[in-house]
Amino acid sequence: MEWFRDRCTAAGLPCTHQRQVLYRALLEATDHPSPEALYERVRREIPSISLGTVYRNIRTFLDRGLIGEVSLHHGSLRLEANNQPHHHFVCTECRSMFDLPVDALPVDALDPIPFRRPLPPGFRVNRFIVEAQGLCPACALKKN
Amino acid sequence: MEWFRDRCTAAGLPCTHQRQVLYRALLEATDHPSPEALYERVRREIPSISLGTVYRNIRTFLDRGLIGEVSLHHGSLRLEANNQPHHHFVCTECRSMFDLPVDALPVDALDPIPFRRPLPPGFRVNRFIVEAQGLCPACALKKN
DNA sequence: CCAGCCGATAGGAATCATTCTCATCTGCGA
DNA sequence: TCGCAGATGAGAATGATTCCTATCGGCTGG
Repeated sequence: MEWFRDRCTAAGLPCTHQRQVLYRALLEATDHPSPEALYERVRREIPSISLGTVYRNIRTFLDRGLIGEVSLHHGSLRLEANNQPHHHFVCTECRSMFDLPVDALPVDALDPIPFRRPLPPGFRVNRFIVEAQGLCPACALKKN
Repeated sequence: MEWFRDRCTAAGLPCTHQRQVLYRALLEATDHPSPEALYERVRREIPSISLGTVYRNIRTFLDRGLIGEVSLHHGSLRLEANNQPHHHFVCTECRSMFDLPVDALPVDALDPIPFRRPLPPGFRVNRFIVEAQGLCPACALKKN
């Protein structure tokens, strides 16, 4: 947590009480919480905190790389009619998606990747998703 | 498309004009459109179609497996402070997420999977995401 | 240690995505 | 062709997220 204070000053960010509590809550969470869930937890410590502050700081933390976003495509449903097994390339900048030919990667989405160590009991795995993340040609150009 | 008419009757679904145009638009799309984007395209053919109908039928198609949803976690941002490389298990039922130990799979998120055939030029790949999808213990129990 | 500035906060309004409601209409089996 | 179950269109309602603004509070200079 001292490290957090340092990261804030290094980034020129005031290290407010709200930010400290929010970051600590994220460190302690193991369940990949949503902003709303985080808000509920932080409220136990700072009852007057506003949901807007939670969202604002989540964005700040994400922008500085202090925390990570688990999925790139929340925000809007994305669809496809292609039900052949294949993989996807996702642009982290503009969030556009492209199909990868099924044999581009040495991993078959339908032939499960063998686990090197067993999962905890009770889990049932149906399939594996492999996603290449990076920049699409248009966004790669913009960033030189 | 005849096949679509058959799938509808087989499923006891009236094969309406709206459904046919919507499904054709999805077949022709290569960019994983959002419902809104689909609405814009279908409107060129049926100007009076309502956005509600687009959403309603997307859900119907998804439920019958006629089309696929590209990501499981749209709808709400999900966060984590853990910036060590690791993989995720996602429950397709309740959408809860669990970390997989980094060495559970024989794929390293930071050591890119080698491509078996080159990507089209211009793409820049930064990392690979591997996600195991299935049922968490609680949901597996509910389904016997 | 204190004052003042600039960015942060609380609260609520606004926006965007999605679902719901309901009155009307239509595909399709009898 | 008739009739009904289910679909549609229009718009209200809900949920997630962002924006706005007046006030507040870290932090640097004195």
